[in-house]
Amino acid sequence: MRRSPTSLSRVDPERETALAALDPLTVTKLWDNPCWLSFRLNFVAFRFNDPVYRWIETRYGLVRPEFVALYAVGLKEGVAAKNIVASSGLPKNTLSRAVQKLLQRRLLKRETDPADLRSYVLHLTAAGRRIFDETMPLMVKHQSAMLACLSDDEQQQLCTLMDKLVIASPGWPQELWPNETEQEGI
Amino acid sequence: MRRSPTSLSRVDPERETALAALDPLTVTKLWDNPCWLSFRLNFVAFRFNDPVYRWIETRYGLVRPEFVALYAVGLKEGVAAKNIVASSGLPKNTLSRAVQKLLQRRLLKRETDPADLRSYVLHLTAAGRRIFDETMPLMVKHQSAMLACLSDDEQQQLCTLMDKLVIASPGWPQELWPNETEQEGI
DNA sequence: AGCGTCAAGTTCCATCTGGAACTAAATCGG
DNA sequence: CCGATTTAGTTCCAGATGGAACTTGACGCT
Repeated sequence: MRRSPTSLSRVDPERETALAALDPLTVTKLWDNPCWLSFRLNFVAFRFNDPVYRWIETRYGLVRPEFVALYAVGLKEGVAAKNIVASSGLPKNTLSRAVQKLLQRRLLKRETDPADLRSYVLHLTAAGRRIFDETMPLMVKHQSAMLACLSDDEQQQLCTLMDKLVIASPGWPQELWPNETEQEGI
Repeated sequence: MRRSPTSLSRVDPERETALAALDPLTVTKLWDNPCWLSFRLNFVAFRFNDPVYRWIETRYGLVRPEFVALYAVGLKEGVAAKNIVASSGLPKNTLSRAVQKLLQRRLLKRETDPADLRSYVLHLTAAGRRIFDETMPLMVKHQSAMLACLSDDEQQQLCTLMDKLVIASPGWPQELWPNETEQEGI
């Protein structure tokens, strides 16, 4: 089995602690897995997402797609459901329901987009904004806690590397199998 | 709104292409979002996961938790369901069902663990191993395609940084809110 | 040993999810 | 302009999901 570029052979007290705290299979997935990248990304992302979604659920009774929608509108007022769909990967009917729920709960308001009568422009209500404003600092704090193991320089490096990946992402294959009808330029 | 450490102000042809290919809300989430880390992690991870799970589903009729289980056993023969639960974050009943399905389809076999009669030791059958062996190279190839935008040196950097995060992860808070104080409902 | 607690895996069932079909509006092509 | 196609959002419903309770075995404590 191929290993990831950082093997676990180095002896290091902090490593030992981490290895003891993690399930043996998790250790394998992290350090003895040819697909180390995706697992590490998913692992770290999960450690961020999971507390956030549990907080949102218990504190406000919002489920995941509802918070995705609320957060999206909080970041960028005036977006439409289609934007949230495109940026989240959630199916559009799930987002449709989430928006309905948020409208019912008066956390979101919407009006038809004069430029496209099929579409709606979404805005936070004061109550919705309050949730956003209350949650954001907690999320930022959590992010900082996660990044605290890296120096400022390393944090900058990580940001730059993730940036490069994201910039390159439109060129990545959409499918795993070499389909004959693979699309060329956009 | 605070921005991520890499802003999008730089003019760069490749950046322009990427920004044109991405939904405006996605651009906001990536570059004008205090929680840039989690969104970028999720974004890149999704671009890896999505093609993999669609391939697995259409090629073998395995749904996500089923493939998670198959992949886990493929990486480390002899694991138990509890390990897959701990390493995946999926609920244990979902994993239980996934294992049942894989047993029915003779992709997995299991025997009671002599050291703990409540537990089962899982192994791939030849058919299960065949799926694993067929899929792994495609996943590695996909990973390589995604990493191709980084130099060898940068890939090593990314690996090291993700490694540090993972090692530090046992020390991260499990909850977003630090205390038991019940706060007022919305 | 006996009892209470915990852990691995299963089952139950209310809820959530997401593919597909649908409505209405926009856009395209002549 | 008019039909054909695409797109934003909704609805339908079969099937997936996950919290909670349950079964059985392990473990700790006296």
